[in-house]
Amino acid sequence: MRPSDLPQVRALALFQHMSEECFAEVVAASYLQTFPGQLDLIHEGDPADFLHVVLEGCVELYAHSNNRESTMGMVHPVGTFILAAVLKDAIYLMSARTARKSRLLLIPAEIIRQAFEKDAGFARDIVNELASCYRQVVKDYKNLKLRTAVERLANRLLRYHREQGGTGSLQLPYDKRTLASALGMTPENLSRAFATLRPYGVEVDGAKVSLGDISSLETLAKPNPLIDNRTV
Amino acid sequence: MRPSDLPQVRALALFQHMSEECFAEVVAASYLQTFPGQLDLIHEGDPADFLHVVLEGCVELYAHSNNRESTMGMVHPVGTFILAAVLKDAIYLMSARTARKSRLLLIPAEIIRQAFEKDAGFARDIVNELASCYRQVVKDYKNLKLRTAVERLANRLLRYHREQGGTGSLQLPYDKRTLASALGMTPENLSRAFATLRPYGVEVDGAKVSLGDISSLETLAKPNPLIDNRTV
DNA sequence: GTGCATTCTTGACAAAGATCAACTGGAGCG
DNA sequence: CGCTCCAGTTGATCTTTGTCAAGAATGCAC
Repeated sequence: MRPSDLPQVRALALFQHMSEECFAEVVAASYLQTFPGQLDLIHEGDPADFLHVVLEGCVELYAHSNNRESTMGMVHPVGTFILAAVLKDAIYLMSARTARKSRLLLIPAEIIRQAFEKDAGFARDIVNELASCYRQVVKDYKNLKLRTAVERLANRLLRYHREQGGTGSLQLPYDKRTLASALGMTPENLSRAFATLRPYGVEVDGAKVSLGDISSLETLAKPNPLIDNRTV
Repeated sequence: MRPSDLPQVRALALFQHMSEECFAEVVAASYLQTFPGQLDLIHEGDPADFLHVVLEGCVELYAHSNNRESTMGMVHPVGTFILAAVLKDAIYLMSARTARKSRLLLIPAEIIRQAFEKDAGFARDIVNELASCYRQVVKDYKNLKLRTAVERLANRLLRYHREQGGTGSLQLPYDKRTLASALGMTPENLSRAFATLRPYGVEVDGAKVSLGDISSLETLAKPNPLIDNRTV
Protein backbone atom coordinates (compact mmCIF):
# COMPACT_ATOMS: atom_id res chain seq x y z
CA MET A 1 0.00 0.00 0.00
CA ARG A 2 1.28 3.47 -0.85
CA PRO A 3 1.61 5.95 2.03
CA SER A 4 -0.71 8.34 0.21
CA ASP A 5 -3.51 5.80 0.48
CA LEU A 6 -3.31 5.60 4.24
CA PRO A 7 -5.66 8.44 5.22
CA GLN A 8 -8.49 7.12 3.05
CA VAL A 9 -8.22 3.66 4.57
CA ARG A 10 -7.83 4.93 8.14
CA ALA A 11 -11.02 6.96 7.69
CA LEU A 12 -13.13 3.89 6.94
CA ALA A 13 -15.94 3.25 9.43
CA LEU A 14 -14.55 -0.26 9.76
CA PHE A 15 -11.38 1.09 11.38
CA GLN A 16 -12.97 3.90 13.36
CA HIS A 17 -12.31 2.38 16.77
CA MET A 18 -9.19 0.39 15.93
CA SER A 19 -5.99 1.12 17.82
CA GLU A 20 -3.07 2.65 15.91
CA GLU A 21 -1.01 -0.41 16.68
CA CYS A 22 -3.54 -2.83 15.21
CA PHE A 23 -4.11 -0.58 12.23
CA ALA A 24 -0.40 -0.59 11.47
CA GLU A 25 -0.42 -4.37 11.45
CA VAL A 26 -3.43 -4.50 9.15
CA VAL A 27 -1.88 -2.03 6.76
CA ALA A 28 1.40 -3.90 6.67
CA ALA A 29 -0.33 -7.15 5.71
CA SER A 30 -2.95 -5.83 3.29
CA TYR A 31 -3.03 -5.01 -0.39
CA LEU A 32 -4.59 -2.04 -2.07
CA GLN A 33 -5.17 -2.87 -5.68
CA THR A 34 -7.00 -1.59 -8.74
CA PHE A 35 -8.80 -4.14 -10.88
CA PRO A 36 -10.30 -3.76 -14.37
CA GLY A 37 -14.00 -4.37 -14.92
CA GLN A 38 -15.56 -7.82 -15.27
CA LEU A 39 -12.71 -9.47 -13.42
CA ASP A 40 -13.50 -12.47 -11.24
CA LEU A 41 -12.34 -11.82 -7.69
CA ILE A 42 -13.58 -14.80 -5.71
CA HIS A 43 -15.53 -17.93 -6.43
CA GLU A 44 -18.18 -19.61 -4.30
CA GLY A 45 -16.90 -22.73 -2.59
CA ASP A 46 -13.36 -21.42 -2.18
CA PRO A 47 -11.99 -20.91 1.33
CA ALA A 48 -12.07 -17.32 2.58
CA ASP A 49 -8.60 -15.82 2.24
CA PHE A 50 -9.13 -12.05 2.24
CA LEU A 51 -11.71 -9.62 3.49
CA HIS A 52 -12.50 -7.34 0.55
CA VAL A 53 -13.25 -3.66 0.99
CA VAL A 54 -14.55 -1.70 -2.01
CA LEU A 55 -12.96 1.77 -2.04
CA GLU A 56 -13.85 2.81 -5.58
CA GLY A 57 -15.89 1.29 -8.37
CA CYS A 58 -18.45 -1.44 -7.85
CA VAL A 59 -18.46 -5.18 -7.24
CA GLU A 60 -21.18 -7.65 -8.21
CA LEU A 61 -21.93 -10.61 -5.95
CA TYR A 62 -23.44 -13.55 -7.79
CA ALA A 63 -24.21 -17.20 -7.27
CA HIS A 64 -24.81 -20.39 -9.22
CA SER A 65 -27.12 -23.34 -8.77
CA ASN A 66 -29.16 -25.70 -10.94
CA ASN A 67 -27.36 -24.38 -14.03
CA ARG A 68 -28.57 -20.87 -13.34
CA GLU A 69 -26.74 -17.72 -12.32
CA SER A 70 -28.11 -14.75 -10.46
CA THR A 71 -26.84 -11.46 -9.09
CA MET A 72 -27.10 -11.53 -5.31
CA GLY A 73 -26.05 -7.96 -4.60
CA MET A 74 -23.93 -4.99 -5.59
CA VAL A 75 -21.24 -3.60 -3.29
CA HIS A 76 -20.47 0.10 -3.51
CA PRO A 77 -17.83 2.22 -1.77
CA VAL A 78 -17.34 1.94 1.11
CA GLY A 79 -18.58 -1.57 1.67
CA THR A 80 -17.13 -4.95 2.47
CA PHE A 81 -18.01 -8.37 1.23
CA ILE A 82 -17.74 -11.93 2.49
CA LEU A 83 -17.10 -10.75 6.03
CA ALA A 84 -19.08 -13.68 7.48
CA ALA A 85 -16.97 -16.29 5.66
CA VAL A 86 -13.79 -14.58 6.89
CA LEU A 87 -14.94 -14.49 10.50
CA LYS A 88 -16.10 -18.10 10.49
CA ASP A 89 -13.07 -19.25 8.50
CA ALA A 90 -15.54 -20.86 6.11
CA ILE A 91 -15.96 -21.11 2.36
CA TYR A 92 -17.57 -18.39 0.24
CA LEU A 93 -21.28 -18.73 -0.43
CA MET A 94 -21.13 -16.24 -3.31
CA SER A 95 -18.81 -15.33 -6.13
CA ALA A 96 -17.73 -11.78 -6.87
CA ARG A 97 -16.60 -9.87 -9.94
CA THR A 98 -15.87 -6.22 -10.57
CA ALA A 99 -18.77 -4.50 -12.32
CA ARG A 100 -16.33 -1.83 -13.54
CA LYS A 101 -12.79 -0.70 -12.84
CA SER A 102 -12.50 -0.85 -9.06
CA ARG A 103 -10.12 -0.18 -6.23
CA LEU A 104 -10.14 -2.78 -3.47
CA LEU A 105 -8.43 -3.22 -0.15
CA LEU A 106 -7.62 -6.88 0.54
CA ILE A 107 -7.03 -7.78 4.17
CA PRO A 108 -5.84 -11.31 4.96
CA ALA A 109 -8.54 -13.23 6.78
CA GLU A 110 -6.17 -14.32 9.52
CA ILE A 111 -5.27 -10.69 10.28
CA ILE A 112 -8.95 -9.81 10.65
CA ARG A 113 -9.54 -12.66 13.06
CA GLN A 114 -6.46 -11.74 15.10
CA ALA A 115 -7.40 -8.08 15.22
CA PHE A 116 -10.90 -9.03 16.30
CA GLU A 117 -9.45 -10.91 19.28
CA LYS A 118 -7.03 -8.19 20.29
CA ASP A 119 -8.92 -5.00 19.65
CA ALA A 120 -12.34 -4.52 21.27
CA GLY A 121 -13.01 -1.33 19.32
CA PHE A 122 -12.42 -3.10 16.05
CA ALA A 123 -14.66 -5.95 17.23
CA ARG A 124 -17.45 -3.44 17.68
CA ASP A 125 -16.95 -2.03 14.18
CA ILE A 126 -16.84 -5.52 12.68
CA VAL A 127 -20.06 -6.52 14.38
CA ASN A 128 -21.71 -3.36 13.20
CA GLU A 129 -20.66 -4.01 9.61
CA LEU A 130 -21.72 -7.66 9.80
CA ALA A 131 -25.09 -6.78 11.29
CA SER A 132 -25.63 -4.23 8.50
CA CYS A 133 -24.83 -6.82 5.83
CA TYR A 134 -27.19 -9.27 7.51
CA ARG A 135 -30.04 -6.80 7.59
CA GLN A 136 -29.45 -5.93 3.94
CA VAL A 137 -29.84 -9.58 2.89
CA VAL A 138 -33.01 -9.89 4.96
CA LYS A 139 -34.40 -6.88 3.11
CA ASP A 140 -33.42 -8.36 -0.26
CA TYR A 141 -35.03 -11.64 0.72
CA LYS A 142 -38.25 -9.91 1.78
CA ASN A 143 -38.22 -7.90 -1.44
CA LEU A 144 -38.06 -11.06 -3.54
CA LYS A 145 -40.52 -13.05 -1.48
CA LEU A 146 -43.23 -10.45 -0.99
CA ARG A 147 -43.27 -8.51 -4.26
CA THR A 148 -43.88 -9.11 -7.94
CA ALA A 149 -41.29 -8.18 -10.53
CA VAL A 150 -43.07 -4.94 -11.46
CA GLU A 151 -43.31 -3.93 -7.80
CA ARG A 152 -39.62 -4.62 -7.29
CA LEU A 153 -38.72 -2.44 -10.25
CA ALA A 154 -41.07 0.37 -9.17
CA ASN A 155 -39.59 0.41 -5.67
CA ARG A 156 -36.06 0.31 -7.02
CA LEU A 157 -36.75 3.31 -9.24
CA LEU A 158 -38.22 5.19 -6.28
CA ARG A 159 -35.13 4.36 -4.24
CA TYR A 160 -32.69 5.53 -6.92
CA HIS A 161 -34.78 8.65 -7.35
CA ARG A 162 -34.62 9.38 -3.63
CA GLU A 163 -30.91 8.61 -3.38
CA GLN A 164 -30.13 10.81 -6.37
CA GLY A 165 -31.82 13.86 -4.95
CA GLY A 166 -35.47 13.48 -5.98
CA THR A 167 -35.33 15.75 -9.03
CA GLY A 168 -37.89 13.82 -11.05
CA SER A 169 -35.30 11.87 -13.00
CA LEU A 170 -32.62 9.32 -12.23
CA GLN A 171 -29.73 7.38 -13.72
CA LEU A 172 -29.69 3.58 -13.69
CA PRO A 173 -26.37 2.62 -12.07
CA TYR A 174 -25.78 -0.58 -14.07
CA ASP A 175 -26.69 -1.91 -17.46
CA LYS A 176 -30.18 -3.34 -17.73
CA ARG A 177 -28.99 -6.94 -17.87
CA THR A 178 -27.35 -6.59 -14.46
CA LEU A 179 -30.28 -4.63 -13.06
CA ALA A 180 -32.66 -7.35 -14.24
CA SER A 181 -30.62 -10.07 -12.55
CA ALA A 182 -30.32 -8.02 -9.36
CA LEU A 183 -34.10 -7.60 -9.33
CA GLY A 184 -34.62 -11.30 -9.93
CA MET A 185 -35.98 -11.28 -13.47
CA THR A 186 -34.87 -11.77 -17.06
CA PRO A 187 -33.78 -8.82 -19.24
CA GLU A 188 -36.86 -9.34 -21.42
CA ASN A 189 -39.08 -9.15 -18.38
CA LEU A 190 -37.37 -5.96 -17.23
CA SER A 191 -38.19 -4.35 -20.57
CA ARG A 192 -41.82 -5.35 -20.17
CA ALA A 193 -41.88 -4.17 -16.55
CA PHE A 194 -40.71 -0.75 -17.74
CA ALA A 195 -43.51 -0.82 -20.33
CA THR A 196 -46.01 -1.73 -17.61
CA LEU A 197 -44.88 1.31 -15.60
CA ARG A 198 -45.36 3.75 -18.51
CA PRO A 199 -48.97 4.55 -17.48
CA TYR A 200 -47.53 5.46 -14.05
CA GLY A 201 -45.37 8.19 -15.53
CA VAL A 202 -42.16 6.22 -16.02
CA GLU A 203 -40.23 7.20 -19.16
CA VAL A 204 -37.02 5.41 -20.08
CA ASP A 205 -34.27 6.68 -22.35
CA GLY A 206 -31.20 4.47 -22.10
CA ALA A 207 -29.90 4.73 -18.57
CA LYS A 208 -31.94 7.83 -17.84
CA VAL A 209 -35.39 7.37 -16.30
CA SER A 210 -37.85 10.14 -15.58
CA LEU A 211 -40.71 9.80 -13.12
CA GLY A 212 -43.67 11.90 -14.18
CA ASP A 213 -46.21 10.81 -11.57
CA ILE A 214 -44.53 9.79 -8.37
CA SER A 215 -47.64 9.47 -6.25
CA SER A 216 -49.30 7.02 -8.62
CA LEU A 217 -46.04 5.07 -8.85
CA GLU A 218 -45.95 4.91 -5.05
CA THR A 219 -49.53 3.66 -4.95
CA LEU A 220 -48.46 0.78 -7.15
CA ALA A 221 -45.11 0.15 -5.46
CA LYS A 222 -46.19 0.46 -1.81
CA PRO A 223 -42.66 1.36 -0.70
CA ASN A 224 -41.72 -0.05 2.70
CA PRO A 225 -38.86 1.40 4.76
CA LEU A 226 -38.21 -2.05 6.23
CA ILE A 227 -37.26 -3.20 2.72
CA ASP A 228 -36.25 -0.14 0.74
CA ASN A 229 -34.32 2.04 3.20
CA ARG A 230 -30.66 1.22 3.34
CA THR A 231 -30.14 2.80 6.73
CA VAL A 232 -33.03 1.35 8.74
CA MET B 1 -35.12 -17.83 36.10
CA ARG B 2 -35.22 -20.98 38.26
CA PRO B 3 -31.85 -22.29 39.51
CA SER B 4 -32.60 -25.64 37.86
CA ASP B 5 -32.58 -23.95 34.45
CA LEU B 6 -29.07 -22.58 34.87
CA PRO B 7 -27.03 -25.52 33.54
CA GLN B 8 -29.02 -25.69 30.30
CA VAL B 9 -28.52 -21.98 29.64
CA ARG B 10 -24.86 -21.99 30.64
CA ALA B 11 -24.25 -24.83 28.17
CA LEU B 12 -25.45 -22.77 25.19
CA ALA B 13 -22.81 -22.18 22.53
CA LEU B 14 -23.63 -18.49 22.83
CA PHE B 15 -22.22 -18.42 26.39
CA GLN B 16 -19.36 -20.84 25.84
CA HIS B 17 -16.61 -18.25 26.28
CA MET B 18 -18.42 -15.86 28.60
CA SER B 19 -16.92 -15.14 32.00
CA GLU B 20 -18.81 -16.33 35.08
CA GLU B 21 -19.19 -12.76 36.20
CA CYS B 22 -20.82 -11.64 32.96
CA PHE B 23 -22.98 -14.73 32.88
CA ALA B 24 -24.28 -14.00 36.35
CA GLU B 25 -25.31 -10.52 35.21
CA VAL B 26 -27.06 -11.87 32.14
CA VAL B 27 -28.93 -14.45 34.18
CA ALA B 28 -30.01 -11.88 36.72
CA ALA B 29 -31.51 -9.64 34.05
CA SER B 30 -33.05 -12.26 31.79
CA TYR B 31 -36.34 -14.11 31.66
CA LEU B 32 -36.89 -17.75 30.95
CA GLN B 33 -40.47 -18.22 29.88
CA THR B 34 -42.75 -20.78 28.29
CA PHE B 35 -45.20 -19.55 25.67
CA PRO B 36 -48.17 -21.32 24.09
CA GLY B 37 -48.30 -21.90 20.33
CA GLN B 38 -49.33 -19.25 17.80
CA LEU B 39 -48.42 -16.44 20.16
CA ASP B 40 -47.02 -13.24 18.68
CA LEU B 41 -43.65 -12.47 20.25
CA ILE B 42 -42.35 -9.48 18.33
CA HIS B 43 -43.56 -7.33 15.49
CA GLU B 44 -41.57 -5.86 12.62
CA GLY B 45 -40.95 -2.17 13.03
CA ASP B 46 -40.76 -2.32 16.82
CA PRO B 47 -37.49 -1.38 18.53
CA ALA B 48 -35.34 -4.32 19.64
CA ASP B 49 -35.79 -4.87 23.36
CA PHE B 50 -34.73 -8.48 23.97
CA LEU B 51 -32.51 -11.01 22.32
CA HIS B 52 -34.60 -14.17 22.03
CA VAL B 53 -33.07 -17.62 22.44
CA VAL B 54 -35.22 -20.65 21.56
CA LEU B 55 -34.58 -23.42 24.10
CA GLU B 56 -37.52 -25.69 23.32
CA GLY B 57 -40.27 -25.64 20.70
CA CYS B 58 -40.10 -23.65 17.49
CA VAL B 59 -40.50 -20.04 16.43
CA GLU B 60 -41.66 -18.78 13.03
CA LEU B 61 -40.17 -15.60 11.60
CA TYR B 62 -42.46 -13.86 9.14
CA ALA B 63 -42.81 -10.56 7.37
CA HIS B 64 -45.39 -8.37 5.71
CA SER B 65 -45.38 -6.14 2.65
CA ASN B 66 -47.77 -5.15 -0.14
CA ASN B 67 -50.64 -6.81 1.73
CA ARG B 68 -48.88 -10.15 1.69
CA GLU B 69 -47.36 -12.25 4.43
CA SER B 70 -44.58 -14.77 4.15
CA THR B 71 -42.62 -17.04 6.45
CA MET B 72 -38.99 -15.94 6.45
CA GLY B 73 -37.53 -18.73 8.56
CA MET B 74 -38.04 -21.18 11.39
CA VAL B 75 -35.89 -21.04 14.52
CA HIS B 76 -35.25 -24.32 16.35
CA PRO B 77 -33.43 -25.04 19.61
CA VAL B 78 -30.85 -23.79 20.23
CA GLY B 79 -31.04 -20.75 18.01
CA THR B 80 -31.42 -17.02 18.45
CA PHE B 81 -33.36 -14.48 16.50
CA ILE B 82 -33.15 -10.75 15.82
CA LEU B 83 -29.56 -10.62 17.04
CA ALA B 84 -28.65 -8.04 14.39
CA ALA B 85 -31.37 -5.63 15.49
CA VAL B 86 -30.25 -6.00 19.10
CA LEU B 87 -26.61 -5.30 18.31
CA LYS B 88 -27.39 -2.30 16.14
CA ASP B 89 -30.07 -1.04 18.54
CA ALA B 90 -32.37 -0.92 15.54
CA ILE B 91 -35.94 -1.91 14.79
CA TYR B 92 -37.00 -5.45 13.91
CA LEU B 93 -37.16 -6.33 10.21
CA MET B 94 -39.25 -9.44 10.88
CA SER B 95 -42.06 -10.50 13.16
CA ALA B 96 -42.01 -13.70 15.18
CA ARG B 97 -44.60 -16.05 16.61
CA THR B 98 -44.35 -19.40 18.35
CA ALA B 99 -45.11 -22.26 15.98
CA ARG B 100 -45.94 -24.44 18.97
CA LYS B 101 -45.54 -24.34 22.73
CA SER B 102 -42.00 -23.00 23.25
CA ARG B 103 -39.51 -22.16 25.92
CA LEU B 104 -37.57 -18.95 25.33
CA LEU B 105 -34.78 -17.11 27.05
CA LEU B 106 -35.22 -13.34 26.80
CA ILE B 107 -32.10 -11.27 27.36
CA PRO B 108 -32.47 -7.48 27.51
CA ALA B 109 -30.81 -5.88 24.50
CA GLU B 110 -28.85 -3.46 26.62
CA ILE B 111 -27.32 -6.32 28.63
CA ILE B 112 -26.18 -7.99 25.41
CA ARG B 113 -24.52 -4.81 24.18
CA GLN B 114 -22.81 -4.25 27.52
CA ALA B 115 -21.60 -7.82 27.74
CA PHE B 116 -20.28 -7.55 24.19
CA GLU B 117 -18.16 -4.57 25.23
CA LYS B 118 -16.85 -6.12 28.42
CA ASP B 119 -16.34 -9.75 27.51
CA ALA B 120 -14.13 -10.59 24.52
CA GLY B 121 -15.04 -14.28 24.70
CA PHE B 122 -18.71 -13.45 24.48
CA ALA B 123 -18.00 -11.07 21.60
CA ARG B 124 -16.47 -13.98 19.72
CA ASP B 125 -19.52 -16.18 20.34
CA ILE B 126 -21.88 -13.39 19.32
CA VAL B 127 -20.02 -12.81 16.08
CA ASN B 128 -20.06 -16.50 15.36
CA GLU B 129 -23.80 -16.69 15.89
CA LEU B 130 -24.43 -13.55 13.83
CA ALA B 131 -22.25 -14.82 10.98
CA SER B 132 -24.14 -18.12 11.03
CA CYS B 133 -27.49 -16.35 10.82
CA TYR B 134 -26.19 -14.23 7.97
CA ARG B 135 -25.00 -17.21 6.01
CA GLN B 136 -28.35 -18.93 6.55
CA VAL B 137 -30.26 -16.02 5.03
CA VAL B 138 -27.87 -15.94 2.07
CA LYS B 139 -28.62 -19.62 1.51
CA ASP B 140 -32.36 -19.01 1.75
CA TYR B 141 -32.04 -16.14 -0.69
CA LYS B 142 -30.08 -18.26 -3.16
CA ASN B 143 -32.62 -21.04 -2.77
CA LEU B 144 -35.48 -18.73 -3.70
CA LYS B 145 -33.66 -16.93 -6.49
CA LEU B 146 -32.08 -19.89 -8.25
CA ARG B 147 -34.67 -22.67 -7.96
CA THR B 148 -38.23 -23.37 -8.98
CA ALA B 149 -40.87 -24.31 -6.41
CA VAL B 150 -40.61 -28.04 -7.23
CA GLU B 151 -36.83 -27.94 -6.88
CA ARG B 152 -37.10 -26.17 -3.54
CA LEU B 153 -39.49 -28.81 -2.25
CA ALA B 154 -37.35 -31.69 -3.55
CA ASN B 155 -34.25 -30.30 -1.88
CA ARG B 156 -36.11 -29.66 1.35
CA LEU B 157 -37.32 -33.26 1.41
CA LEU B 158 -33.78 -34.50 0.80
CA ARG B 159 -32.54 -32.30 3.63
CA TYR B 160 -35.15 -33.52 6.12
CA HIS B 161 -34.42 -37.07 5.03
CA ARG B 162 -30.72 -36.60 5.67
CA GLU B 163 -31.25 -34.82 8.99
CA GLN B 164 -33.64 -37.54 10.19
CA GLY B 165 -31.22 -40.35 9.56
CA GLY B 166 -31.72 -41.28 5.92
CA THR B 167 -34.04 -44.23 6.51
CA GLY B 168 -36.10 -43.75 3.35
CA SER B 169 -38.86 -41.85 5.08
CA LEU B 170 -39.21 -38.57 6.93
CA GLN B 171 -41.61 -36.47 8.98
CA LEU B 172 -42.58 -32.97 7.90
CA PRO B 173 -41.80 -30.72 10.89
CA TYR B 174 -44.64 -28.23 10.36
CA ASP B 175 -48.10 -28.28 8.83
CA LYS B 176 -48.19 -27.95 5.06
CA ARG B 177 -49.45 -24.39 5.11
CA THR B 178 -46.38 -23.24 7.01
CA LEU B 179 -44.07 -25.40 4.91
CA ALA B 180 -45.54 -23.88 1.74
CA SER B 181 -44.96 -20.35 2.98
CA ALA B 182 -41.43 -21.20 4.12
CA LEU B 183 -40.72 -22.58 0.65
CA GLY B 184 -42.17 -19.50 -1.00
CA MET B 185 -45.33 -20.93 -2.53
CA THR B 186 -49.05 -21.26 -1.90
CA PRO B 187 -50.52 -24.33 -0.13
CA GLU B 188 -52.25 -25.33 -3.37
CA ASN B 189 -48.97 -25.18 -5.20
CA LEU B 190 -47.29 -27.31 -2.55
CA SER B 191 -49.91 -30.02 -3.08
CA ARG B 192 -49.22 -29.92 -6.80
CA ALA B 193 -45.47 -29.94 -6.24
CA PHE B 194 -45.86 -33.12 -4.19
CA ALA B 195 -47.90 -34.59 -7.06
CA THR B 196 -45.16 -33.60 -9.50
CA LEU B 197 -42.63 -35.48 -7.37
CA ARG B 198 -44.68 -38.71 -7.30
CA PRO B 199 -42.92 -40.10 -10.42
CA TYR B 200 -39.65 -39.54 -8.53
CA GLY B 201 -40.67 -41.91 -5.75
CA VAL B 202 -42.16 -39.39 -3.34
CA GLU B 203 -45.21 -40.73 -1.45
CA VAL B 204 -47.03 -38.50 1.01
CA ASP B 205 -49.30 -39.62 3.83
CA GLY B 206 -50.13 -36.73 6.12
CA ALA B 207 -46.90 -35.53 7.69
CA LYS B 208 -45.05 -38.72 6.72
CA VAL B 209 -43.17 -38.73 3.41
CA SER B 210 -41.37 -41.72 1.97
CA LEU B 211 -38.68 -41.41 -0.67
CA GLY B 212 -38.66 -44.45 -2.94
CA ASP B 213 -36.09 -43.35 -5.50
CA ILE B 214 -33.58 -41.01 -3.96
CA SER B 215 -31.15 -40.93 -6.87
CA SER B 216 -33.80 -39.82 -9.37
CA LEU B 217 -35.04 -37.24 -6.86
CA GLU B 218 -31.48 -35.94 -6.54
CA THR B 219 -31.15 -35.72 -10.31
CA LEU B 220 -34.18 -33.43 -10.33
CA ALA B 221 -33.24 -31.46 -7.22
CA LYS B 222 -29.53 -30.96 -7.87
CA PRO B 223 -28.77 -30.50 -4.18
CA ASN B 224 -26.07 -27.95 -3.45
CA PRO B 225 -24.16 -27.90 -0.14
CA LEU B 226 -23.78 -24.13 -0.45
CA ILE B 227 -27.57 -23.88 -0.14
CA ASP B 228 -28.79 -27.00 1.59
CA ASN B 229 -26.18 -27.77 4.25
CA ARG B 230 -26.86 -26.02 7.51
CA THR B 231 -23.29 -26.32 8.71
CA VAL B 232 -21.30 -25.14 5.68
C1' DG C 1 -19.39 5.72 -44.51
C1' DT C 2 -19.83 -0.12 -44.03
C1' DG C 3 -19.67 -3.99 -41.33
C1' DC C 4 -19.93 -6.12 -36.97
C1' DA C 5 -20.89 -6.99 -32.23
C1' DT C 6 -23.60 -5.90 -28.36
C1' DT C 7 -27.47 -4.48 -25.89
C1' DC C 8 -32.01 -3.74 -25.67
C1' DT C 9 -36.74 -4.37 -27.17
C1' DT C 10 -40.74 -6.72 -29.03
C1' DG C 11 -43.67 -10.59 -30.34
C1' DA C 12 -45.32 -15.26 -29.96
C1' DC C 13 -45.54 -18.89 -27.21
C1' DA C 14 -44.77 -22.00 -23.11
C1' DA C 15 -44.17 -22.81 -18.39
C1' DA C 16 -44.65 -21.71 -13.60
C1' DG C 17 -47.31 -20.16 -10.20
C1' DA C 18 -51.51 -17.81 -8.14
C1' DT C 19 -56.36 -17.53 -7.48
C1' DC C 20 -61.00 -19.00 -6.82
C1' DA C 21 -64.16 -22.45 -5.94
C1' DA C 22 -65.53 -26.90 -4.92
C1' DC C 23 -64.69 -31.09 -2.82
C1' DT C 24 -62.51 -34.69 0.52
C1' DG C 25 -61.41 -36.69 4.70
C1' DG C 26 -60.28 -36.62 9.30
C1' DA C 27 -60.45 -34.81 14.16
C1' DG C 28 -63.14 -33.11 17.66
C1' DC C 29 -67.56 -32.84 19.85
C1' DG C 30 -72.25 -32.85 21.19
C1' DC D 1 -73.96 -41.46 15.55
C1' DG D 2 -74.21 -37.17 12.88
C1' DC D 3 -72.40 -32.65 12.88
C1' DT D 4 -69.12 -29.08 12.20
C1' DC D 5 -64.72 -27.41 11.34
C1' DC D 6 -60.53 -27.16 9.09
C1' DA D 7 -56.40 -28.56 6.65
C1' DG D 8 -55.50 -30.32 2.56
C1' DT D 9 -56.47 -31.50 -2.27
C1' DT D 10 -58.15 -30.99 -6.96
C1' DG D 11 -59.92 -28.64 -11.05
C1' DA D 12 -60.54 -24.61 -13.92
C1' DT D 13 -58.81 -20.47 -15.06
C1' DC D 14 -55.92 -16.36 -15.03
C1' DT D 15 -51.62 -13.88 -14.19
C1' DT D 16 -46.93 -13.70 -14.07
C1' DT D 17 -42.73 -14.89 -15.72
C1' DG D 18 -39.49 -17.32 -18.75
C1' DT D 19 -37.99 -18.85 -23.40
C1' DC D 20 -37.02 -18.49 -28.08
C1' DA D 21 -36.65 -15.84 -32.09
C1' DA D 22 -36.43 -11.80 -34.55
C1' DG D 23 -35.89 -7.02 -35.06
C1' DA D 24 -34.22 -2.18 -33.68
C1' DA D 25 -30.66 0.67 -31.75
C1' DT D 26 -26.19 1.70 -30.36
C1' DG D 27 -21.40 1.87 -30.38
C1' DC D 28 -17.01 0.69 -32.33
C1' DA D 29 -13.45 -0.81 -35.74
C1' DC D 30 -11.86 -0.32 -40.04
